[in-house]
Amino acid sequence: MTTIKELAKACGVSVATVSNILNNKGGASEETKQKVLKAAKEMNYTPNIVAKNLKMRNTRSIGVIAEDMTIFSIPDIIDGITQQCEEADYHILLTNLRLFKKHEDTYYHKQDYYEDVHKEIRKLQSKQVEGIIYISAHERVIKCIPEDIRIPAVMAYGYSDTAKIPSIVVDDEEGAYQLVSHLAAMGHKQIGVITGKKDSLHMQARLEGFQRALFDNSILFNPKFCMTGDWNRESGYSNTDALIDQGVTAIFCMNDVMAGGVYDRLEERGLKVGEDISIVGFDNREVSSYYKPPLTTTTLPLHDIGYKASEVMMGLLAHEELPEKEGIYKVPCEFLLRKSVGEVNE
Amino acid sequence: MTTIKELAKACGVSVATVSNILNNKGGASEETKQKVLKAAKEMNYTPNIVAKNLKMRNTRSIGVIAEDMTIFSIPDIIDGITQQCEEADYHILLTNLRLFKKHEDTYYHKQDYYEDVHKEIRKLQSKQVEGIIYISAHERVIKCIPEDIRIPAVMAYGYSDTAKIPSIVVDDEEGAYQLVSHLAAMGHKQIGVITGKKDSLHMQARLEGFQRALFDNSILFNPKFCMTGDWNRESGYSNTDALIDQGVTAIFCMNDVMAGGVYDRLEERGLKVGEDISIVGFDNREVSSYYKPPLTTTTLPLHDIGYKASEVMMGLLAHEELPEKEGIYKVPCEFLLRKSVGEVNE
DNA sequence: TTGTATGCGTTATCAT
DNA sequence: ATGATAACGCATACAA
Repeated sequence: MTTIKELAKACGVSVATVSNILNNKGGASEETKQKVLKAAKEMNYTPNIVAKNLKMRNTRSIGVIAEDMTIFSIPDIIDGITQQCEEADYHILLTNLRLFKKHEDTYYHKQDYYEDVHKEIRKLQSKQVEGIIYISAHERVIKCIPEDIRIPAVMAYGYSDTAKIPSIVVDDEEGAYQLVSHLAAMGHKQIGVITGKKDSLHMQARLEGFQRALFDNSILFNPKFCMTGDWNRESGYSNTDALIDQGVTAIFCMNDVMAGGVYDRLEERGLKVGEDISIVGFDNREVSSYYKPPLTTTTLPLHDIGYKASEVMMGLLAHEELPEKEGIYKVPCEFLLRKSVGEVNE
Repeated sequence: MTTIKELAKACGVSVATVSNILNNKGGASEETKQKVLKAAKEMNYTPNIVAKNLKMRNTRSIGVIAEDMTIFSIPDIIDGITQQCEEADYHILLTNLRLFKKHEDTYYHKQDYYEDVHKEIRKLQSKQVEGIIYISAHERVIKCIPEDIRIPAVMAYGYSDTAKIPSIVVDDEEGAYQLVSHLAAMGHKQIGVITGKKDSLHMQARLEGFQRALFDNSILFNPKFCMTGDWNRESGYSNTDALIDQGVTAIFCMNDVMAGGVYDRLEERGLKVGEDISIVGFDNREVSSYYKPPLTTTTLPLHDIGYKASEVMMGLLAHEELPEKEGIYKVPCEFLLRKSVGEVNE
């Protein structure tokens, strides 16, 4: 590997001059400038960023800790981060905890892995990253980032539970509000809901949005129309009958997957989605556009969450005053009108 | 940030002694050892890996260049890489080219982006990565890695077209062979196929596997049973009639998505999958298990490709003699028996 | 306009 | 068992 010292010797100038020329500091004569630049090209000089980092005491890199790359929410968030980082000329050091592969579907109730996270954060700090973004696979409160961390940290798709570590989350409440408002606008008054798991923050916020939409449309909230699901297709299927038999004309499924289960049961009962019964989902999973008819749903703004997380990180690095005092940034969903909602027949 | 020098001063010893103790070099007395370790803990000492890297002239890091994080094949491959890297104690510097977002679905026919790739490779080399893994989104020949690169490079899910840069690819031929052999074993002799795009290497290898399975089962290859699709659901749908009307009893769809289109058309024609017509797919996309009946298919070994790519990289870094002289590593698919194939009625 | 010298935090050599 | 010192490649204050 060519170094500036070798370049200097080859050109018969000092390292300082080479360094100045390479960094466009000016002060060098056009003649030596050309000579050095030419030699740099010929000798295929590549700057050693590691040495530069040591000298400059910064790395322009941030550590990204992902709970599990293979969970569908993560890649889009990373994509958003990388886009913003490219714009800001920052690089990413990726840590994939592989939590799902290691602990199955149960890790997020426990805290066994907090110790692992601390270890990874220490490693990243050793590598002199300037900040850390933690990407959760399922939105929830996560306190795996030590409060006394000496560099900025941001929680993407989860709640840090402290304003010192900003949290970037989905605006589930507003997303649900839009979906259910649409049902109301189409004349539905008997609206059932199949929720996600009770302990989920997504579920709680979506339920609040559901209730606010009912209230704003002067529709009574009937607890009997509120079935508890578990996010899986089967729980959509198994909760359909109770709702239909109570006479609902529309069902708000808190995710697209459960909506698939509802479609299945409705088909068995000879009921047509979008005509006899209206359905809306949540998440805009790829499959939902293949449902027959395609499902009206709302996008999870995963990319935007990543982008925002990175933006907030850049603000932290610049010691900017952040706009959200509470440290919670809600990123809006995008409503997707498709074919699964019909006008209600009076 | 605490440094070795500060530790040394606090303990009244030299930096050399501190360094030796911190790295378990031995030679220090138990007394000073304890003193230093205690101080390190108290002062929250974190080693500066950047300085260490500069001194040691290595970084134990590799650069990973992904064509686009949001394409389904990429995250699993990265997952495999991170798993192997964790075992080998290497870290990952991630570069997301975002090719799909930037150029839509056409980039892989052009070479416009080769210049970008070269730039990213230079950046990564500046950061002193010890090797580079390039992850393609669709298997094809890609010559975006300069041949004169000074560090090891590996092509994951694509062909580098040179033995110097090992290529890790899916064993499409064998995967297709197993699928079609299964159809033959169930008594099918009139087997149609809906291919992917003609210029795709996946398509060509799968076709070879298809033909070998026919040959081994003494079934004539009828070119009229070979319909050209384009990987999209619609092309499965639109090619179904021609096949059915010619009397095939089974269809090999070269991906699960097109198989979905075949299901659609079959349902319209009142034909039952797994009874009237047997279908097999390819890729094991998540949706395929929700098809009714669930689709018999084969997994794309994406995770294994990443893992293998990283393993090969470690071999390169250790200057090992690699097993595959041609530099092409074929990773096996895993056959998935579900419900879409029935025995043929004579 | 150019060169000298110093230091970033670490490891390693060679004394003591 | 411990310490003084050089070196890794670079940027920079200051001198020339």
